[in-house]
Amino acid sequence: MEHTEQEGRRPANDGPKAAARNRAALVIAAREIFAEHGLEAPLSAIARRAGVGQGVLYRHFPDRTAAVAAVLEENVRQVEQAADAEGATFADVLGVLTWHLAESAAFIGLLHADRAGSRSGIRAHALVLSERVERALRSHLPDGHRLSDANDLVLAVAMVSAAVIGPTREERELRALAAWRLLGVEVGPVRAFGG
Amino acid sequence: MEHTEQEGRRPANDGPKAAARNRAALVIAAREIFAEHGLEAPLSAIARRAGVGQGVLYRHFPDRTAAVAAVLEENVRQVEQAADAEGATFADVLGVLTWHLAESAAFIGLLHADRAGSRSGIRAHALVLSERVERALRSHLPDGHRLSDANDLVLAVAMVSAAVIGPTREERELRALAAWRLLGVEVGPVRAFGG
Amino acid sequence: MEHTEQEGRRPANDGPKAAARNRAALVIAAREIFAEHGLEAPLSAIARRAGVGQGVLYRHFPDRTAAVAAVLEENVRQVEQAADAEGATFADVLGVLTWHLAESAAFIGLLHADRAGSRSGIRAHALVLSERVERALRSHLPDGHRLSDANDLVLAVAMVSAAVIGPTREERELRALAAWRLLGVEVGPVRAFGG
Amino acid sequence: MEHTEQEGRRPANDGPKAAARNRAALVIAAREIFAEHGLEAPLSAIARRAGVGQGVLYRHFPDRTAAVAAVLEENVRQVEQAADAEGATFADVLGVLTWHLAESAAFIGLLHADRAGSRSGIRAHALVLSERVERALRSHLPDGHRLSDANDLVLAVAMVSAAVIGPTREERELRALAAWRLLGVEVGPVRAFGG
DNA sequence: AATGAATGAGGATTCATTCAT
DNA sequence: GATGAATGAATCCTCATTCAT
Repeated sequence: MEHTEQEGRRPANDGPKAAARNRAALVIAAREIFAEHGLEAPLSAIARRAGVGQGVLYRHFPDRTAAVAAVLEENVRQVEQAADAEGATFADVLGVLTWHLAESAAFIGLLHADRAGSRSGIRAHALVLSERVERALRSHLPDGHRLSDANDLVLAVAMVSAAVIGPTREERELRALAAWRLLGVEVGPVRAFGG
Repeated sequence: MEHTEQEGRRPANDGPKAAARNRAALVIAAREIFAEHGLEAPLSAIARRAGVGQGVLYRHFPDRTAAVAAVLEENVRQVEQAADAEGATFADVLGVLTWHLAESAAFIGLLHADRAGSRSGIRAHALVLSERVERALRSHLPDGHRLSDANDLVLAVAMVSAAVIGPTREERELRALAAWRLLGVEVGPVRAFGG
Repeated sequence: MEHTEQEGRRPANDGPKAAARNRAALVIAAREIFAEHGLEAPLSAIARRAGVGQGVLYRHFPDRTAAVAAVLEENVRQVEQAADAEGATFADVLGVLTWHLAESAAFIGLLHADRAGSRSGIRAHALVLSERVERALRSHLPDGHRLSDANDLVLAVAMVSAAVIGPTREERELRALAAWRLLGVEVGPVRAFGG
Repeated sequence: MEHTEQEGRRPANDGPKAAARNRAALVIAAREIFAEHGLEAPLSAIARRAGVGQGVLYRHFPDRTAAVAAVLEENVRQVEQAADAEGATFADVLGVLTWHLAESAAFIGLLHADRAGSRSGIRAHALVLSERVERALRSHLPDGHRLSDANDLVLAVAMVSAAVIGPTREERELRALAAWRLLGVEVGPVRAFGG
């Protein structure tokens, strides 16, 4: 079935040069859309927000899983950067982590998504990422906490993520701190990475 | 003699008395379907599982929100019943709560509901319900508990809910218990109220 | 994702009564569409021609295979009816068969469809059907032919099918007769079933 | 020294001489793709298999019809070459023809092309090609043959093509031979011209 | 009051085709 | 002349919702 010829003018095509730019725009758009509407949001909305055609979305991310994974990967990378930064404190790392958690509440749902085994690719990927987050945090963890084993720390991060809700940034931060305190981790004021 | 069989062929028309039975069947079916496939599961699946036509579903629950709310309401009611039971302890109530967390994706979703727009009806409802859960728990809170503050209690429930992930009910239950332990809480036997 | 409410009026819904009528209309439409545009024609075109919504098409035929199979089944049934009719001759049966072959050239393609194994459900089904055609024909086959074994007859039908092309009914009939003659089968004038 | 390697990384730009090589690679790729996946296969697959960009495909073949026609043309040319070869017999020519039938869905499709609209360009072309095939065969037709009449010969080729089904080339070849035998024709060794 | 078929909008995905580099 | 990314129309398919019976 050939496509019928279209009448409309064809919008600009910036050529292959746009590829990298498009991918970045897609990741940003995906983060926003997923955060705003959940992980089941229409993929077409991502393409639209990124200002690209549907095809580009599929070129870069063959399925929803790939798009989600790309956003997660980017988030984790930023946490790791925060941890690797000169003189980073636990609060610094936590700040970046908290920002991502607060900004992308949808990703919490990620961990509840695949009951039936579908999407388990995401699940597996999430495990790897959560270990990277754990590593980034542990190196800065203050003394006197109870999170002696790796599972506990990962679990704690998941638990804290649930606390990070609220209409304002301040409230979300306060809740994050309260949550850590409940877990026996005392942490100073949270600063956004680079902020 | 009332026939209780629900699996039978076509109930045809059992008269007005069927209405209540249908509603109950729908709530049960909804809980199962939501637990198995998440809150986005097709509504038609609920009607099918309940053994009724689509129309009946719509008669009782005009939209998805109503169905979700009915399941949550039922869950909360059971927590309250556990709290009101003769000689109930904090651990007992927590056990019922934990059972629901582990059993029902809908119940977990309650604590992570969408912010904006569509589901905000659910969100508002969830707040009310979460207060009822908090009240049920608080009435049994032992002294000298780390969760002595009501806010902390709600926070703790939210945090545990985030830990409740995993493909099987058993795994989810184990994680819930581990989460409570991290918070310094020992939970009683985990089971549905009256189960 | 709930659907947004539609403004337009909803066309008539004739209720369940329409089910049988719709199915028949779909089979007829499918035969026509497949004949005109090949087996890869858009399924939506079938629904449109049948005057039903897309959903109805999918209710009756969950995938393309099912729609194709239904048309084939119907075709074969008509051949069998012709064979079972009182006093039917080889030419009678052949007439019906030829009509179907001529009308649905697309079905010839059926036999070449599944190189890669996809659609092999259709292939398997087609084998069963071709045996039924073989049975219907064999019982009326005139003496003196060379098609002694079942494979040969099925093969012969496939071969004759390729001959049944041409702009007019007459030409298609003549070609069918010529094809049979090349295979050593002498057959009298072809009459349409019931014609 | 001409490099024949086609599998190499990126040919970059070998200058104008690449055009002819590309065209040849495209025809070969098209034959394979059409044979493997049918005439509806994505054109991009052809470009990929040929190791060229999509643009090159469009430079040489502005649309699908052109690509199909090129493959057919090449096939027919080989039949003609077989016919023109020194000492060629009817069986030899038929062998080459049969090879093409068994190898290429496109070649078979030639004889069953769509009636209306879209593909009618191909249909017309196919008629011309089928006359060329007929001419190539007729020049070698042995005496006393049942297929002494030219129309019968064309008809026979069409009939055999309909028999050429099956998932593997071997099976298709066997069926082709069986079909010729039913028509009273013994075919020589089946092979590509020069193969 | 219940049933379940029908409707049709919306979201996923694929490819033909163009065009910047 | 070649490359391959981008575009977006068209198709597939899935449900939410209505409504004749």
